[in-house]
Amino acid sequence: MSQQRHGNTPGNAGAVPAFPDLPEATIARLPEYLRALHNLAEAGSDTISSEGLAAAAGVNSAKLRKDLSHLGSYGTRGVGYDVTLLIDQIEYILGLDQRRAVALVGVGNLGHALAGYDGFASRGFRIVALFDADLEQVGKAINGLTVRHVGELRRAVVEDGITIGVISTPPSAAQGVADDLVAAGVTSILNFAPCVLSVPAGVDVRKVDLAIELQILSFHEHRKASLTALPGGLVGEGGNQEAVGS
Amino acid sequence: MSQQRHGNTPGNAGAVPAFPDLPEATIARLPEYLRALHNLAEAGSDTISSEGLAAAAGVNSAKLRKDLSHLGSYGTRGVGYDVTLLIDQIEYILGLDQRRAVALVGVGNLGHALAGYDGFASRGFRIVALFDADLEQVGKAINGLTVRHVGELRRAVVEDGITIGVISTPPSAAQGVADDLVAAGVTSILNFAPCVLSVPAGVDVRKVDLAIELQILSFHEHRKASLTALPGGLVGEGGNQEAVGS
DNA sequence: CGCGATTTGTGCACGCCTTCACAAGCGCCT
DNA sequence: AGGCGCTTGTGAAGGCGTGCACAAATCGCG
Ligand SMILES: NC(=O)c1ccc[n+]([C@@H]2O[C@H](COP(=O)([O-])OP(=O)(O)OC[C@H]3O[C@@H](n4cnc5c(N)ncnc54)[C@H](O)[C@@H]3O)[C@@H](O)[C@H]2O)c1
Ligand SMILES: NC(=O)c1ccc[n+]([C@@H]2O[C@H](COP(=O)([O-])OP(=O)(O)OC[C@H]3O[C@@H](n4cnc5c(N)ncnc54)[C@H](O)[C@@H]3O)[C@@H](O)[C@H]2O)c1
Repeated sequence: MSQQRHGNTPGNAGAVPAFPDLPEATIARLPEYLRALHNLAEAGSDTISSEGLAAAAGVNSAKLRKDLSHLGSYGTRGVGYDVTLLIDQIEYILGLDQRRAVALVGVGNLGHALAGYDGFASRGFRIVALFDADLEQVGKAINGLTVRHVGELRRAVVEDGITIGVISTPPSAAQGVADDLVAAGVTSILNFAPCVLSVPAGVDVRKVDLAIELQILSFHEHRKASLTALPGGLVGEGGNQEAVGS
Repeated sequence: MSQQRHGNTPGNAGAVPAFPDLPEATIARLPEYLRALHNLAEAGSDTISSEGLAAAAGVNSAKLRKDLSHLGSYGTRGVGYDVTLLIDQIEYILGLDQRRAVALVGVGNLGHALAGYDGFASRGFRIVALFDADLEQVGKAINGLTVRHVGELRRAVVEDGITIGVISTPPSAAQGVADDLVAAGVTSILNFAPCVLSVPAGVDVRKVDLAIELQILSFHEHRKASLTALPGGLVGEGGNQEAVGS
């Protein structure tokens, strides 16, 4: 790397350092590294080699080193990476030190599960508001939060500094909700409804479609079945272990 | 393509036709095309152009044509693709005409939502068995299915011809459940627990980690925030609309 | 202080994926 | 029947991502 920028810990607030533009594939893996690092820290490890961390995150070690090298030089040759330092670095890059406020729209079957999930809090997020269009749901309390009517969305987004919206409404309502979220100022959306959302430039959308995941698995089942029917029998060509993202 | 294999509709059972080995990226998009096609069929369209289908699926039209060309020549120049024919083709390739049996392990917060979701049925899957280790949950009925004890997993997998397993247990239990599923004969696993699973070759694993999705969005929020702080203001560089998978 | 063991950071080559651009093919209209 | 407009299917180019292999750097030890 060209510039040596060592003692630059995240605690060093103030001027934003030249923001590195990481490859999208790298970004998608950083959260995985982060999770593995937290496990290691909890297990008492102070340092970890790229080989060890790669194994814990389920990736190739060369890939991991290249990914980490993009954020700067935070490893020590002959030793490995300082676990806590790396955690801080990755959390800083991902913007998790800000504990982003999230709004969830559509408190049905799935939304209920998401709202009641405490795993988000430990990974940098606070679900601060729940919304639904069904007056039957409005007023109910889930995990300490009261479900509000979608009409209040705009005000809540501004007041609570919400930047991320999660959509777990039926697909027919998703585009409308997305429009409302964007109009209110949300610039990132996680969509669980199986449909394509159209949003203005500058707004990021990620989609999670569970049926698609199953369908991809189904394809591989189909492929495997047609292979075993052919000569050669079951060869076993390496279990895929792919993240869902990227 | 070299061989002209036209009237070969999926209904044509029997000998398995030379199985095309599609690029992984294409496979991940086929489900999206399929969903869009079903919407079009419901809306009464008989044919659809690559441009139209691409818009409905949220992808580039050239990419869509190349993807579809991998399954054979099912379009008509000057006209477009026959919607029903294409649906049948994609469903056949994905192996959805078999309505695969799925087992769900871990009927907690999230598992409950998944078990109660009727959207899987319409997309080629049947959740045929629910399992939990908690005796408190065992015996309860969800959506017509009774929760069974994980000890019965092996027998159920064999009896019901289950090939896909969904894990929605806490991460600490996930590897054990995966081992049980594999031992029982399951060859595809969809994992919701935030952890890396180790499985033998020949078994496919896909992971869905919602916190990772949020963290990726958080990164982009962080990036956008640091950009607006710089000269140039908010430029708006195209909303990302990326599938989660692949 | 020097040496060997260890591990990072990266140059490089390869393959996959995306996108453009266009020829070939098809149907419709005259 | 012929021409015209539309759409598919694909060749080619460029970009991105991956993984090998190794030089550079650091630590521990004698
Ligand atoms: N439940 C699952 O396991 C599951 C799995 C995969 C995908 N999904 C998808 O997630 C979404 C939610 O699924 P679900 O099972 O929770 O459905 P659901 O019907 O149980 O819940 C939908 C909720 O959204 C609310 N809603 C409807 N229109 C709204 C609007 N305009 N504004 C705000 N709220 C509105 C409804 O009142 C309801 O409470 C669906 O798109 C579904 O396809 C769910
Ligand atoms: N709830 C969410 O919205 C959400 C979101 C993201 C990720 N997740 C992940 O999904 C998984 C499930 O989350 P949850 O909120 O439903 O948790 P939960 O604790 O509500 O449910 C877990 C269930 O698994 C069962 N279980 C535990 N060990 C088992 C075993 N060995 N065999 C079979 N069943 C066993 C438990 O009895 C319980 O019913 C977790 O790994 C969680 O991190 C959940």
